[in-house]
Amino acid sequence: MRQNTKTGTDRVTIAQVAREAGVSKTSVSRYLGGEFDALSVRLRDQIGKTIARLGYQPSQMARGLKGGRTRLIGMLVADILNPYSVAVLHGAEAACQKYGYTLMLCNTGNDEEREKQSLAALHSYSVEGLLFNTQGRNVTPLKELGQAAFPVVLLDRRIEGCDFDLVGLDNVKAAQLATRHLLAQGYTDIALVVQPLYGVSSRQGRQAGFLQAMSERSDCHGETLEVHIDQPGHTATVLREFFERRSGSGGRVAILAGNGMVSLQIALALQSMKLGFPDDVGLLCFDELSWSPLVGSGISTIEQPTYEIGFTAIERLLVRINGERSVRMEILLDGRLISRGSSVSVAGSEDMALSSRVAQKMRKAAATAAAGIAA
Amino acid sequence: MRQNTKTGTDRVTIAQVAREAGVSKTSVSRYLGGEFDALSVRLRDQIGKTIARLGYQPSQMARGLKGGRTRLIGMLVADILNPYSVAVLHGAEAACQKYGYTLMLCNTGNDEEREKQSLAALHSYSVEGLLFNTQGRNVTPLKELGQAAFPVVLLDRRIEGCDFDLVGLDNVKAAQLATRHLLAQGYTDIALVVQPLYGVSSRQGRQAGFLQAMSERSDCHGETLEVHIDQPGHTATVLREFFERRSGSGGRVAILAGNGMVSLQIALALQSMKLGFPDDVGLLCFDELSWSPLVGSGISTIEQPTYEIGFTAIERLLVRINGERSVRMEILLDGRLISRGSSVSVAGSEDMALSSRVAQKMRKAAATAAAGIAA
DNA sequence: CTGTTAGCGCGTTCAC
DNA sequence: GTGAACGCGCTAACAG
Repeated sequence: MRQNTKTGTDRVTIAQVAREAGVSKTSVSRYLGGEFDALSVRLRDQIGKTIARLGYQPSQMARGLKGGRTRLIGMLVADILNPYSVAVLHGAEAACQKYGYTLMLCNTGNDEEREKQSLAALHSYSVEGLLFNTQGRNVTPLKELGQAAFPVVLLDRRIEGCDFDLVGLDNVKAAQLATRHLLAQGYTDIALVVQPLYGVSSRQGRQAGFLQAMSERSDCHGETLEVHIDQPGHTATVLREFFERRSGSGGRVAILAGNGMVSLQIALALQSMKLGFPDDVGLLCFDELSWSPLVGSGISTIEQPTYEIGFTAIERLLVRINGERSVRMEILLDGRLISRGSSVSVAGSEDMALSSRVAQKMRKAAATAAAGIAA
Repeated sequence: MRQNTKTGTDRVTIAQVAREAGVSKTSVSRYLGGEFDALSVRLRDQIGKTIARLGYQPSQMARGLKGGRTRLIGMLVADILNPYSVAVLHGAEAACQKYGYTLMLCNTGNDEEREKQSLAALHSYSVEGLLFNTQGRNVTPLKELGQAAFPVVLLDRRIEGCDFDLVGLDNVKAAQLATRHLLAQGYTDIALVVQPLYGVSSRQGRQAGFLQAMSERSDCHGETLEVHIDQPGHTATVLREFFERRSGSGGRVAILAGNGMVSLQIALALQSMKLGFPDDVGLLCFDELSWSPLVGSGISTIEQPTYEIGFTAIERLLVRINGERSVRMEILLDGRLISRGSSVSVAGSEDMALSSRVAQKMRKAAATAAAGIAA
């Protein structure tokens, strides 16, 4: 009994099938390739039976060695803990399964070095194409791929200097939709809270849409706030400063969260400041999350068609893999506004201008907290 | 210029390196294998330089073809949308990266057919081992793997009739911890809410721990509630019935959610019934989620060491891959109680027995909703 | 229609 | 130390 060195698993080979069926390897290979018109009915039948009996499965590795068709797709994810990434992954995996491809997954954790290593690893397995969602900095190895016309589809973020296809959200439009919703609800002082803009096109796109929508209303104030979500308390500090700054405006304050990760930090920060929405501050977040309906009276969101983004990205990648050489293409999908309690305007229940009331309440919460620490 | 058929990518081969360096393939191969003592210093240097210059990377496919060491690990996930799965995946991916393996990911979506197909796909790539987290029903193909002594590590759920290693939570102990916490907080009528128990060992383990802890207190009442979370409104219905049933007990009602998916449904159901925690009902959930601190006064949870579970599972798998043949092993990690507002006993602020107040409030909410629909 | 032959890129003897 | 030669499982080009 032949055995695989380590595992003890018998791997049935094409040669065994051929021998048992009394035919040549070529015929079996043809059978597998679906070239039935080049096989007599008798042979076809014989081969089919033998394959079934032996439980033979062709080795994709050997297959790929020759033709280069490994039916493997590599996916590089910036942060597997980001719900957006997972949701896109879900769609991508489904598409792979549909088209008979398998996904090799690498999480880079926003680390350049690991990104490089992962790229190398995927390359060493001869993946036919790459789905890429990662930090857009220092991407020399990627550019080489671009010059080699290697099939790559970018997710969510453009990369400067690379003409890869892209699938993602129409960020400008979505941000406009979001901003106009807040304005329509009577909010006048709006902060777009995002992670660092530098190098990340999707964030920049959202800012562009935000600024554009704000510019249509000269009576309102909008500003962009950058937060570092891995730095505990930073979001709260930034928000606090914003509220203080706007405390004299006499307007209604609202926050537009740039993505799901930021939403969480904002929700936590507001909670720690004892600020509620929409009573104290309006809130609208990019990315629909499972818990969006749960917090307070529900958080309004801009939902991204994440599953579709992943699915479409794979389909686009397959088109490239199959040799299409047309110019760079961007597929931008629309976001959908889900309106919940956090962004409805509170019908003037209070006379005091909201902005000042918020600042006051916030200071009180801070004082309480300080007292608590002192005690 | 040699080109890969489709992509135009030049794949540097070991032969090219040998030619350019003016040595034989064997020498290059030895260099890669680290057999430096069998190489003259001059050759070694020459080869190293050539490899760097050409950017050569050995093909794992060709490598695996011969020795069977593909450095590939397959992971089958029951539901990629389940945060637990993703968290475990995170740890597993990290371990793979650490040990120079790459993960092939398949999502089965709790579907038997897709599970079989995925298994076949992974097999066709000669993965060296399998990480398995999926429904425990109809697993004939898996059992075959077991008989072939193919390296497999189970995540979270045991599978009857298979003696694979398992890494997961110590469910019995964790459920005891959870239940005792609720009892200690003064809750007397506790419902463990889980997805269907049949065939899923982890759920059964949690129930066992729950029942055991409840049995220590004859004055308290515990029951297990099965819910179908993909069936909208089912959770709410089941909870409603439970509350009605206990309305006469005069005790304090609490819910123990069996996992993160159930937690979400419960939170939504309670919200729809206008019931708050801990005022109306105590709540403790398996699985720490990003939003656990956010809802109401915070949801108490039993946190699983998910990252560690994934990481450990890969390590255990590698041990198996490297030939260890010892008997089946279970690695059970401990859960951690994170106590928040949802499970603290409300110091007798109300005289009316909680259980009846809950039922009353719930009926009122239902009536309001009905009126709303009628209008 | 069918079998023979020659690689794909690499690891591994086995002689030199 | 070093290199030629073979085989892994499969596909493709070339005969018959």
